[in-house]
Amino acid sequence: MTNRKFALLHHRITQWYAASARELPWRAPDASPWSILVSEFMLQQTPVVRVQPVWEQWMQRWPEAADLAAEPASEVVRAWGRLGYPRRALRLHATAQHIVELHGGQVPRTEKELLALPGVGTYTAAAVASFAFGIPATVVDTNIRRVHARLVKGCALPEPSYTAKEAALAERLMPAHPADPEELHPLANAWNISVMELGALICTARNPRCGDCPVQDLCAWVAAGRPAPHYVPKGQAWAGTDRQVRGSMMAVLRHTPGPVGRTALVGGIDLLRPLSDMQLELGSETGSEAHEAWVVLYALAADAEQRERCLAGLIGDGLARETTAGVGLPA
DNA sequence: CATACGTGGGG
DNA sequence: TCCCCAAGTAT
Repeated sequence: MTNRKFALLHHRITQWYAASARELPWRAPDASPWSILVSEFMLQQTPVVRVQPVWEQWMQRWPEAADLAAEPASEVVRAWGRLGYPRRALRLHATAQHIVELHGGQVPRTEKELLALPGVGTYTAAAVASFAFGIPATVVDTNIRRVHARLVKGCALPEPSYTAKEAALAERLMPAHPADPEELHPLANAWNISVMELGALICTARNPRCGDCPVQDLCAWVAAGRPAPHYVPKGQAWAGTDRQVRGSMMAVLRHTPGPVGRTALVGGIDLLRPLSDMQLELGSETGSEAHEAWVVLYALAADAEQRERCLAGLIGDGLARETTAGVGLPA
């Protein structure tokens, strides 16, 4: 690709963003670096529509890193609710404490410092440097990888795993870097967020809206007749997996004020006992989230060994702890 | 490098 | 209904 074409891509896609981007609270001009970091944690593998309401409540309750750092982990896990991957809540909590202890409560600016935070990987470090501080880091997420694969390579999907070649391409596509990496570079930032948004709204994994794409005429994939993927993405198993069991256990713990009897959690309660008795004992109303959590857990009770393993895993991950009174959320 | 790790809306 | 998969990270 020529420099001229690069410039055209930069212009078209950032212009499209200016006209078509979603208005999201963490994109507001006055959004704090901390609030942006929180949004990035929540958005790791969780869709925007589910993150937004939780983020709103979260930022109202804990506006600064120090506010979250002072909170017990149990409260953080409860507030995380059903965003999924609750270990992220623990990592965000740990990151808040790290920021308070090592950075005086302020989110660090450099990718290196950001990378040292628990739960911050290459994507999040670059995203925060770029979106929160205007530093021209090269941001690469799943949306950006897909746009690059189609626009430049002419493939329906990026490689199954992130390759060095993709990283090199992402670097090459960035608007020219200034000599000083600390120097702000508005076009580089705009490029990062614009390509990401294009992938989220137009160049989607399924049913891409090429008719609305600002660079359809420059797209290698479209030029090639939109060929099918050259591999089949492996699906994510769910029914009967440890993840499902862990998820249902966490749901029970989140909706229980105090510790839960270990025997009940792992499957000691007689499965044949009528559900109504169980409700009485657990004090949960039919239709409540707590009730639903138990019902799901009981539906999975056939394999007590698996549940034992999952509980051990949750404890090992710090998501649960066992006391003499039973199993509960971390202190 | 492949795998484990939650959850629920949309096609 | 069933299956796909979404702003990834850690091991």
